[in-house]
This record gives sequence, C-alpha cells and structure tokens, in this order.
Amino acid sequence: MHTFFFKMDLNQKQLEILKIAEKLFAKNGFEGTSVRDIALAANINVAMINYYFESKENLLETIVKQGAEAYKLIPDTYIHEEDPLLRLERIIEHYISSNLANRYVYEILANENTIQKRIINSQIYTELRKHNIQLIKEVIEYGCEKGVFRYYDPILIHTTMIGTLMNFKRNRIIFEELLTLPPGCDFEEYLHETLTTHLKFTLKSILKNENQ
Amino acid sequence: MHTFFFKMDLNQKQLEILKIAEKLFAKNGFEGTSVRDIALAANINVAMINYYFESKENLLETIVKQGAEAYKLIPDTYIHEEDPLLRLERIIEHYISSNLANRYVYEILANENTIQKRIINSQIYTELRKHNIQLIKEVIEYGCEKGVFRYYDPILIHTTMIGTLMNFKRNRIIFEELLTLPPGCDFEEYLHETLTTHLKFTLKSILKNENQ
DNA sequence: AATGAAATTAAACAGCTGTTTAATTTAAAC
DNA sequence: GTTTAAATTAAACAGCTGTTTAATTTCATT
Repeated sequence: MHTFFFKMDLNQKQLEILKIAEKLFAKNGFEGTSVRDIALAANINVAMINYYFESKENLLETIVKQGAEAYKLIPDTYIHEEDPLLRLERIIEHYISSNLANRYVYEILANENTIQKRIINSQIYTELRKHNIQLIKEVIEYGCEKGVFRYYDPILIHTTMIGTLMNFKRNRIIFEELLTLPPGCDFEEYLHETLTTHLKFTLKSILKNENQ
Repeated sequence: MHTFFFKMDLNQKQLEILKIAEKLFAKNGFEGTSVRDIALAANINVAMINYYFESKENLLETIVKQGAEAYKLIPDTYIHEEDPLLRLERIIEHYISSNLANRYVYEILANENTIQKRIINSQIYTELRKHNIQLIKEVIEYGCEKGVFRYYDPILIHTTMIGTLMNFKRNRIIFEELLTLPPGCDFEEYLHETLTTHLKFTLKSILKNENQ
C-alpha cells in the first residue's frame, strides 16, 4: 500500500471513492465533508477510505494532482494551427472542455489555493498556472511575430480567461433566472457555447492588432 | 440580545470579533475555522462568541450581510459623469477599491455561494449580483444611446470583471515570482494599478463601438 | 455603599471528527 | 481442499466541535 502513490494504478472502487469525494469536497468544502459522508455516499465502510488512501488529506491530494493534470495545457492541442488566433481559440476550448469534463475539480483547486493550511495543494495549483501562463505567453509572442497580435501581458490574459470561466459557473442561477432560452436548447450546452463565444471575443478584442 | 440582528449597532468588541472571524473564515474556510480559533486570535473567551452572535453560523451571516453591502453598486458614484466610458471606469474603480478595503469578505462571499449547506448566504450573494448587473446594464444601454458603446450582455461583462478581479488576487504569488517591480514601488499599489488599467482596457475593448 | 444589568469566565455537555484495531469474510493461487 | 493475501466489517479510540450552564466579575446608576 506504500508504493500506491507513485504507481497510481487505481481499481474501480478507488476511482469511485475519488469521484464521490471530489463532488462532496467541491460542494461542501474539505472540512465541510466528513469521511463518513463520503463512505455513506459511496456505500462503503468508513475504514475503507483510510485503507485505500491512508488519510483524508491524502485523498484530497490525489484528487488535486489528477485535477491539475487535466487542466495542464499541452501544445499538441493547438500547435498544428498556423493562425495565432486559432491557436488562442484552441486554448480557450481546451480550458472550457476540461472544465466541463471535470466539473468539480477546478472548484477544489481554486479553494485549496486560498486555504493556507494545506500548502502542498497550493503549490500544485501555482505550478499548473505557471506552466499554462508560459505556454500562453509563447502563443502571444508567436502572434506578435506574425503581426496579428499586439503584445499583452500573458498573466493578465490568463487571469481574465480563468477568472471569467470560474465566475461564469457561479452565475448559473442568475442565467437561469434572467435568461429566456431558445426553444429546444439544452441549458448546459447553451452555457458552454455562450462562454466559448464570449471568451474568444474578449481575448481577441484585447489582443487584436489595430494596425493590421 | 434578540433585537440585535435588526438594529445592527455593534460595540467595539463585537466589531473586533467580526474582523478576526472574517480573516480566519477567508483563510481557512468556515468549517476550517473553530470558534476556539477565533476566540484565541481575538483574545477572548469562547463563550463570548455565542453570547454576542448566538451561533457560529449567525456570526458568518453577519459578516456576509455586511460584506454584500460594501460591494453593492450605488449610482451616486458614477451618475455625475456624462461620458459612458467614464461611468464604466467609476464602476470598475468602485469594485477594486471595495475589494481592497474589504480584502477577505469577497473571498467568503464567493466560497459561500458554492457551498450548498448554507443557502441563506448564497441568496444574499445572488441578490447582490443581480442588483449590480442591473446597474451595469443601464450604463451599457446609456452608452448605446450615446452611440459610444455597442450592446453587449451585461451578465458577461459583469462576469469578466468580477472573475478577473477575484482571480487576480489568486495570482499574487505568481506576480511576486515573475515580476520585476519598478524601483521604489509598493507591491500592493502596483497590483492595484495594474488591475485597474487592465480591466478598463478589457471592458473598453469589448464595448467600444467600432463604427464611431 | 447598594443595586442590577452587562460582561466574562471555567467547566461541562453531547455529538461528531479522522483514524486504528482486531476479527471476519472474500476470492484467487496452488 | 488448503493456503494466503486482499477486502471488508463493527467497534473503539482520543481529540475536537459548537453550545450551554452557572458562577463570578465589572461597572455605571442610584
């Protein structure tokens, strides 16, 4: 059981525990979720959590590490595009679809960043951001070389992208209340499309070189 | 002690408890902060918290209510401006300075929104956002009438503004690491200025009517 | 100095916390 | 069928949780 955290080959049961814990941690916070809550939701004995993950904190760390991996930008997803604008769009799409596929993880990542009690997770989150910001910087510089972009601070671009994305999910209730959906349209799908369009428009507005 | 929550006239000691609780709730979360933590930091007896605020949850609710009030947009701050662009800038400045003056509150507000266990606070946060979005909408429409703005969804504008603001604070560590500060410049001040400039530029880029 | 309300205290309360134990069951390997 | 390791269980552990109690102190008003 000690080599587990290096090997990371998880069986069905472990994956299910992770999935349920992820949801509960996101909804009620780490301290707001007891191991008995998780055990009840996963229909297992409480001791199984410590048996598989050694501690509640280690369970969280496993979730955070996996989550950070999902959000990590990889050049493969956009490097084939010639047009810098399209590269930027691929990056935006990567973030949004990652966030959709891992609904709860980023909520946990963001919360763990502010919580000073568990610095390990905060470090993982910081490393993730530094990595992604670096790649965004390269795309911006690429766009500048091509004369399509004006230069703009990649940290600020990244901040606006992630910030908008995160806050968008929190506005769900307001959207539901103020929005009159086009008939026969799935709500989740609509949110996804609206956010994608908005982010592409916003980043283009910031980066587009007016002298072109 | 029962009329307290309607009158809201708090003495020195109560204000200090609120201030310390606010900081701890923001840093470690509501469940991550025990009443004994608060009592220790405030150098008071544990029982005083229940004596003054009836319950831990009520203490949080008081903080949330006061915090929401601080972020509430009031037209007085921008209505005197003729230029729609300047009205928008006043709104941005209001948000940033409110956030600076109440460093921890918005962190709590944002967290409380996601936590499903305490719907009351979530409702307060939703009401606040609906109110502010409505005012932003009016400013956008005002700008459209004057021919300065193109129309753009106020919810999206609001989302990008708040999202960028919140996420900016979380990038502090990265700024500290990657930034070479101009000599003789206070860090906090630099952040404040950078964020203000960035937000004004971003929102203007989105809203500016190209046909002007 | 006496009165009485407000403030403060230490101690106790029941209930929940994460974790460990030791016993039992399951299931695959020989 | 026996052996052996992995999985699962109920129970107990010590420590912490928010809250209440009942006694004491503080302090301004009479």
